[in-house]
Amino acid sequence: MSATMADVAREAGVSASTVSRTFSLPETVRADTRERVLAVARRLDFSPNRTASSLARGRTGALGLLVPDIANPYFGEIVKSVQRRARTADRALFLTETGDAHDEAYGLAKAMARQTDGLLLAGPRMPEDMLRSLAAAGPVALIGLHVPQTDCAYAELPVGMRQAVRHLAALGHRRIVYVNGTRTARTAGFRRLMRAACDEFRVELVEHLGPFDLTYDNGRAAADLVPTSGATAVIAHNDMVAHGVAGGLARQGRSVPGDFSLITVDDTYLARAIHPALTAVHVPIDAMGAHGVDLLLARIADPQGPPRLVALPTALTVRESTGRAPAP
Amino acid sequence: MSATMADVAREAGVSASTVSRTFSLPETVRADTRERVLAVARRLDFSPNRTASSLARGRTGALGLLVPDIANPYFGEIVKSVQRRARTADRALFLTETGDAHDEAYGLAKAMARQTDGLLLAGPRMPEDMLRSLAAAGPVALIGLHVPQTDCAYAELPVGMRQAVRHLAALGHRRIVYVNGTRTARTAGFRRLMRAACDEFRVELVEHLGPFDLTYDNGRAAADLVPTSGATAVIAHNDMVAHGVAGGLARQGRSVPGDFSLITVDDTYLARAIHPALTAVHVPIDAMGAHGVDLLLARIADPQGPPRLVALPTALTVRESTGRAPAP
DNA sequence: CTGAAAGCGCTAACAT
DNA sequence: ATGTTAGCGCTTTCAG
Repeated sequence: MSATMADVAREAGVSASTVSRTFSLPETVRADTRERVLAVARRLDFSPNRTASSLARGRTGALGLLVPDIANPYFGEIVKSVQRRARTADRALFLTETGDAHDEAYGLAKAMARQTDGLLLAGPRMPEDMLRSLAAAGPVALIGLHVPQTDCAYAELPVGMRQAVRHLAALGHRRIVYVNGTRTARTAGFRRLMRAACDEFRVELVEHLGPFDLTYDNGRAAADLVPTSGATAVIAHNDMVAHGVAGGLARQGRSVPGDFSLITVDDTYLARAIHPALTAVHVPIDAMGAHGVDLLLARIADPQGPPRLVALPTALTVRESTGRAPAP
Repeated sequence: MSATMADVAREAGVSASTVSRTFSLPETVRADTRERVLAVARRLDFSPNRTASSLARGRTGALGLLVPDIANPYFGEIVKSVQRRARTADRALFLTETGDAHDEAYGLAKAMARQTDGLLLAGPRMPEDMLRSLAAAGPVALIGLHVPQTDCAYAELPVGMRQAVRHLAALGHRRIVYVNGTRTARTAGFRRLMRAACDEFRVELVEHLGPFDLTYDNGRAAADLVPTSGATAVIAHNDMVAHGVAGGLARQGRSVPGDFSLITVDDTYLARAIHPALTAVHVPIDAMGAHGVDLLLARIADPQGPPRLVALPTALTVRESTGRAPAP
């Protein structure tokens, strides 16, 4: 089929080792022989067989990325940034969608670990012990999730959330609803955080809306509960839900931000792509993906090193969906 | 490190060949020895090394998927369906984002071809001769694009588009705008098609809006040109653009469908996730992805077989964004 | 049904 | 700076 190093070696009058070296350690071969080899390689349309190389080296050069749901814009943007970073590091990327089932996700991760040098888990909906077990078995980095003793790149929400509540308080809102998610590790800390922020700014927090799956439809459903809650502002756990809340309120003939203010968390393109554009707690998804890759590469290079956490800052981005609270 | 077939063979008192067979050709080994081997394998936590297997077999078991833009919901849904189908076929999936540069995309495809058994190109923005050259070099299937003499799974737009125009005509619209895209192979045929449909239903077609890049922002920009066009309805080339058009019209204080009717093409979740929900020419993205994988697998199995086209039907889905034309 | 032997194409000491 | 020599772990004739 395709030419091998042996072919090139013969044609160029050198040994296979030299051919190998001109591709992997170019500096170690004299310039003129290198040129000769490359010329022959070009003529024969040769390029090294990655599989053979992987076998001999004992590593594949590929990374694996697992996400719960590819079509979700949040994960879509993560996949995008991971893919980019992986490429600049000259690593190929395996992608797998895990869905929500823990055991299945675990199995998929295990399987993928066998054909990659390391695993990136984005927002895994998996118990911590499974995550730890995976991390113990091979290089693993987490994206968008904070698990102690594990390499992870995540968004530090407190600052952004506090800004969000302060923003609403400053606009005169005294009672706000938080539409929360379910099954995400973020939820617990996130709720505690919201309480603290609301206490600080003397805002009442209505929290019974949820937990929901983080879907558009659930956001719409949540919107139906908002008017009777006595609240004048809503904070939604992510953009899909916020989108749904906005849609639901619009359907009821409510105006945003006239009747209700709305703040979203994540800030994918969706937050800008609706009318009114959503005020958002911006999560640096891009940076999370890139740092995740870097953490993983570092872990691969040094399996024994201490675990590293990269906490990325969040901040409020004010757009059109927040305004003064309506007069009581 | 991890156990090898030789280890298992020794422990089980058989040869490495037998271990190999119990994993790849289980029927060819007697039930009791198979059980014995599997028991040892389980005990040693052994599973076959994919890389070694790939090298020996001469194929990797992996497929490669190239998309221009992962974060675009259209491609996100394609990635999702391809990934699913690949998994049921027990194939791992490499993912690469190509961006818009032809040459780079070509290079990435070439590189990926070396580490996979075949390539899936989704909506490639690449000249036909490059595509053909890739297809000549190894198994390739196209998704969402019709290129003669090549395996491809694509949506047959005529039926859906004709229904869209007829729908608008029936609602009394006499002049419609088509916001078209650029750099997609779909564009040329699509425009011809629109003309034909409009002629058939005696509707005037205003086509000077574009070509645009298919982004939300360009949709918003396009919306600014709509009111002066004299048209009462808009058909947008994809959901992102339609989304932008809707946002732009809303910002101008125009009502949809009160002042303008709007139809989108593709029908990703975005089409349902805005208010009003968009009437759409539904493109069966899921089926396209699945068929793409099937075509590729067939091609891999039989490199010499005749090229196959899979044309999936489209149809109009009426939602809330279309209504009677306003009185003149 | 099972085993022995010869690779798959490349890499990495070790020698020269 | 280059060549020699063993593999990496699995698959696959070919014998038995």
